[in-house]
Amino acid sequence: MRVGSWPRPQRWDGLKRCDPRQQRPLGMVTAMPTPRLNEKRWSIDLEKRIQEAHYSDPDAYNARYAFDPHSEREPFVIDTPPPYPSGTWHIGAVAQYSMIDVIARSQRLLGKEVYFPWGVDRNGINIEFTVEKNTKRKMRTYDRGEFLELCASTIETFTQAMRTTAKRVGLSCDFDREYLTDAPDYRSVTQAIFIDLFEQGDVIEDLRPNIYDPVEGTTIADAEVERVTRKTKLVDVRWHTNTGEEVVISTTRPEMICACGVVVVHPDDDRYRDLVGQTLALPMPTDGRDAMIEVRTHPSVKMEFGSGVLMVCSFGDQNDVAVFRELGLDPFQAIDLEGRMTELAGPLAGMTVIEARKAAIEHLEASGKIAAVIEKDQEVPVSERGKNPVEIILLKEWYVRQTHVQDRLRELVEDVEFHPPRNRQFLLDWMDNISIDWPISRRRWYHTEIPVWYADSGSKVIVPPKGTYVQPWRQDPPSGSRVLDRNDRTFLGTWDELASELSDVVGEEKVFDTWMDSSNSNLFVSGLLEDDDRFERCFPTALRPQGKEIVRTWLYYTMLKSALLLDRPAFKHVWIDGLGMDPWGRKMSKSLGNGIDADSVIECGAGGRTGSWRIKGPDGSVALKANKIGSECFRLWKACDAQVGDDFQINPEDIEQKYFGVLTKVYNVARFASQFDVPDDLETAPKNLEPEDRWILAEHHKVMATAREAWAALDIYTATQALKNFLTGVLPSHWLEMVKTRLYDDDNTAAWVLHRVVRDTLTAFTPVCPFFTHHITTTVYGTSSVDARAFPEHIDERFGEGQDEGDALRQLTGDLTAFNSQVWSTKREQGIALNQPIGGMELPTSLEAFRPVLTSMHRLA
RNA sequence: GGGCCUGUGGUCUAGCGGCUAUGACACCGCCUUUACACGGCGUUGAUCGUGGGUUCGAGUCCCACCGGGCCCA
Repeated sequence: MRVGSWPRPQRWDGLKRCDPRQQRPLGMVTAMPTPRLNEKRWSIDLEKRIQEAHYSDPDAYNARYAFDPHSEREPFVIDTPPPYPSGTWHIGAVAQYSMIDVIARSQRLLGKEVYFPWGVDRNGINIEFTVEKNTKRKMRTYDRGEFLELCASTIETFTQAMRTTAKRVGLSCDFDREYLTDAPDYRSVTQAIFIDLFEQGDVIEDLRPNIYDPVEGTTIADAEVERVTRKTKLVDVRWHTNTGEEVVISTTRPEMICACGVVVVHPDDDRYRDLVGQTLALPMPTDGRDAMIEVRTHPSVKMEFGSGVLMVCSFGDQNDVAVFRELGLDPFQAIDLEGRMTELAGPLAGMTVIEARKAAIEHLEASGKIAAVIEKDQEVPVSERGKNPVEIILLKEWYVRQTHVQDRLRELVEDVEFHPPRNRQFLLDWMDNISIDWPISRRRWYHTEIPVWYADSGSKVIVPPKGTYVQPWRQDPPSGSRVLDRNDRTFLGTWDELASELSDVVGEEKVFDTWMDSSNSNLFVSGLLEDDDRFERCFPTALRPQGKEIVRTWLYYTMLKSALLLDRPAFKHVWIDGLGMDPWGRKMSKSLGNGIDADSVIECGAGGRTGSWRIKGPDGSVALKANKIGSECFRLWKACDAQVGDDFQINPEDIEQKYFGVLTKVYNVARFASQFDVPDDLETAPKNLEPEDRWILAEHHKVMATAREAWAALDIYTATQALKNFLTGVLPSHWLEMVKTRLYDDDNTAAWVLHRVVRDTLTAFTPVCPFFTHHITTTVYGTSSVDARAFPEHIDERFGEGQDEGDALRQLTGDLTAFNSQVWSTKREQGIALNQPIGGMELPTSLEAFRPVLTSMHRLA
């Protein structure tokens, strides 16, 4: 037996001389040689063993996958989406992440120095909510420092679970360089960028109407508002002009009458032509304001809605904000930061908005001013995180200016390559709707602090030196801080010089919107503020992979930041994938009960445990079952089943049924190959190639060219399809059958072609199934395909596309496969076993060169 | 209500104005063949969501409608 001798050719030759099969007559059956791949089949347990070995040795792991900033290779930095640890990792996100890994591995295979960072997004209101829920105490009842520690320790446990899943799906991240967005190094970058933007005038402070969540006590941005349908009372209120004329105005917010600044009608509305210019008395008592207001016109009024007359309050909704701005009105403050009515509301003062609405209706009812009340479905704006109805309140907040750079940003977006190209539209559409600046300050705690102190009655601001993480709510400005004029940002002197002269120094208590952190991720991973030389080589960041649902936030804000700070596009490529859906194409959600746990799919088949899922479908609950999936099959499925950008349906039954067989097949091809000795020199092609060898090399050449191009173009689907089809189709079904006899007869040329083709194809396939190919290539060839840092060279350019010989050979593929099929089919019809002779088969003239091999293969008589 | 995507055999999918619409899985039939029955071979199976239009010619371009998705009001 030849086992165990490889790779030493001397011993191999010796054993070969003893091989009894050399003398066997044609057609005689001898014992099968032992394959070097000794596991009978690919299994999830085998996969796990390989994987554990892969991750258990940190030095070996880092040698393979860690980023070397000083490498001579072209850098390829991936701005991985830092996942937010919340306990469970959505299977769609895990699938998407595994595809980012495919891109990382394929770029390494093409010779790039890949930085595939592992970052975790840990700032934000979600973890605050989790802690509040776990301890049944609201944030503001805690000491601030104590609350932060609770958040930090809670999120760390979630983070651990996520790291485990990341490794189980085979991610080749640089785990040693893990970054956490709540760590001082990351937060100091956010703070430094804020200071830069402030000094260059792109961050400003202003008193503006802001969307405010009164329950959580914080401002939020446009992008964080969502809408829910709720029942609301639409109240028709009788108003009266100073001449005693009655006007009915419909409103869902009678409590806001006290903040009414104007009543408007549509300029084309003939019914109210006489009303315009008159004054109306507010139908509710107020305190501290003029009770009369004017009637004017505005085109935003819907004539057919209610009576066609609209009261405009500061601020009932976004339209009110726009009308106030356009008509130049002074706003009223009707709601305070606790969500209660101010003194302006007279008798309603101190009530919550909901209480005030009820009281207002009662009051109007009692004074006979209600004409009608209708129950109506209304879309109510609520905060995305807290699901609380939001209010619009005048507040002094920090903003990133964005309306002034939209034209430039549009130019920069042009320089970014989108995958798929159509998804660029999501970004452009969102940009079309940008009309106000981005409010970035939040009244929460577990976020990056705004790095500012105020002094001298708030007329000056103090900012820390760049690279220092500060918490102004509990510390003084550090040495090296600078003092600036709060209004015009002029430099007044250093903190160290001026500290003794400045009075009432107060630290800012507010924090940043978490998107202020997230939108720096590309700058952070590219080395901004850490290594200028590296940043120069790595920026614009090579790739931003992400889901399409966060284009308006993460992608937009990142593009904005890089534009404001550097006037450059943030990325070279943006890869925007679709979303993971349930087996019926619906979004997975807790309320629908149609979610599938990622770990249950990846672990399916491990230790003999099968998987079963009960999922609520449109027509009742459905049970799904699978025996074995694992990470390799899961990745193969995602790579093959849908093109980038398309939403993909996740059905574990389908994944196993369609793709586990592919692994089995490829494994068996490799296992078959592994019984034949690997020639010493796989680089130099033998001179005596047979026609069938030249043919498969031509087919192989084309597949490899397709794969290389597709990997370079970040086209996972095309690369994987090409490789999979070759490995499971023409190679085993036709070529292997043709050369089996030669292989058993120890034909070195056939063995050379077999091993070279299998090794190279598996190498090109490695990004999709890294552990599978790693196992095969290390066992059979002594080197791991995951370590390949150059795409396999073509065997002979004469087999290439556009070359006479290659094209001519590939032209024969149709005839060749058709002839084989015809023989197999005829034998089947005539009841002839495949290994028995058959007569009367007509060989097409194009295949004349293949007559000897086909005659022997089919035993043509 | 608006914008942008999307709709191809039972299921998933290719297709980018031109012979008879690609492939996979499932189904059905046949086959133990010195890798693989978790395999091989061979059949069935699609009025390309619906209805109009442009064109010599439409799955492909345009319009409307219907279903799904994302985003927004």
